[in-house]
Amino acid sequence: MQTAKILNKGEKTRAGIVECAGRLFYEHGYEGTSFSDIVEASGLFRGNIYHYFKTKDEILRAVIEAHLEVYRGMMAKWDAENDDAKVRLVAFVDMITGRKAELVEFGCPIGSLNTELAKDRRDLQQAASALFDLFRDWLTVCFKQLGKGAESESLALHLLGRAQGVAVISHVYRDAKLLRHETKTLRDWISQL
Amino acid sequence: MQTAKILNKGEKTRAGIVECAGRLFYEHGYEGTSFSDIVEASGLFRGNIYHYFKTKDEILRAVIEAHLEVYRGMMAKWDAENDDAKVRLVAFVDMITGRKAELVEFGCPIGSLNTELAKDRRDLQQAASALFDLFRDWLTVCFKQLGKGAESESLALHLLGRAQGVAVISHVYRDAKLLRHETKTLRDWISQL
DNA sequence: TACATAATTGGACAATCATCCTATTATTAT
DNA sequence: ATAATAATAGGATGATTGTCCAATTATGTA
Repeated sequence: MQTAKILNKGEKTRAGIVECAGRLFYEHGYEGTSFSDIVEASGLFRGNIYHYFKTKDEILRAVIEAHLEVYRGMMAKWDAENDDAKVRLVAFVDMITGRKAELVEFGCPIGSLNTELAKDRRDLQQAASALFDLFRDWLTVCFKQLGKGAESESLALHLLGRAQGVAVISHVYRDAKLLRHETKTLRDWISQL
Repeated sequence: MQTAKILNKGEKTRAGIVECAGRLFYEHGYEGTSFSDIVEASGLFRGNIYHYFKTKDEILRAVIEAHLEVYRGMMAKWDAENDDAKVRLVAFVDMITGRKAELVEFGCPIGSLNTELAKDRRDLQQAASALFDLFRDWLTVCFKQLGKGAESESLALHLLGRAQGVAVISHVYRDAKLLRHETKTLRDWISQL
């Protein structure tokens, strides 16, 4: 339940920058987004943005933080709505299906970001990998509840990998049908655990 | 069997540029590699490189062509060495295990390239997706020989996706053990087809 | 050997990049 | 209302980007 925080002017501007930059980073990549792109898209002035963030890197870190917050909210919701771990795992897969259109067009926001940063910006990738950690840990808890014990983390990483594979292939071929078919395979795998 | 082509001076220089750029593109990404980087690494002069390639994009296209040639050679070898389609599928997985070190450090050369280009350079990504096509078609033939009929292409894309997932996760966590474990899962999946 | 073409040299180019700077204007707390 | 601080405005800066070009040297063929 998103508690609508009261933001003063500055906080609103800051949040606007993060949202705007987040969308650009997702759609064009981090290096593919110039500072001028953020200036244009936000409708603000360069100096104003630099008042909130010392560097472009710092904007990305804020974007990652914001994403973490969003996903934490989703997991809390899934946990609150379902006791059964299998149903929760399916909720995870349903998230993929639910965001099918953007996944096909822009790829997985977590995977593509990490893949880009891993090449040349390992410092930033370390921050971005926290997004993977979040899902890995949550999935691990699910598998633990299914009695998978010591191999729970392995299974979590397996499922995470499968999801990444689905995203990469569907994105490369820009094929929503492929994504739907592969997520069905994933649901079958969960049901027969 | 690599027929050692006789190359004149110019052809050697050209091949050197392609090899050099290919390594840089793989290790640092396409946009992450500047023209000056290629100049430095190749030991040539800017103008000399531009004598062989009109643009940096053209270098990438040549790199993709070279990779296609390498993979075509691998597949021909696999086909020549094994009649059994299952064994050939395992050979595909063994390639992943065999290149484990670089996959963990730099990711999948095909997947990471496509993922990067898909963001902002769709024209180049179209060329790069030919690398995926090559594997998809070869895998499809394998599944056909296993009697999978109409779902052969689906299975090929499934295996390709699984491989991509393994590569992404192992790369993000820079974990060779993870890659080994996941490729074992893949081999199990093949054996019970 | 002579000539045409290929290869190499090395600098110049405008455009774009992230970042920084000093003013000016709003907001907020006293 | 006033002083202190936050937010906004908008240009300047130096470094790096991909590309281009004219001059020079090497190569291969007739």
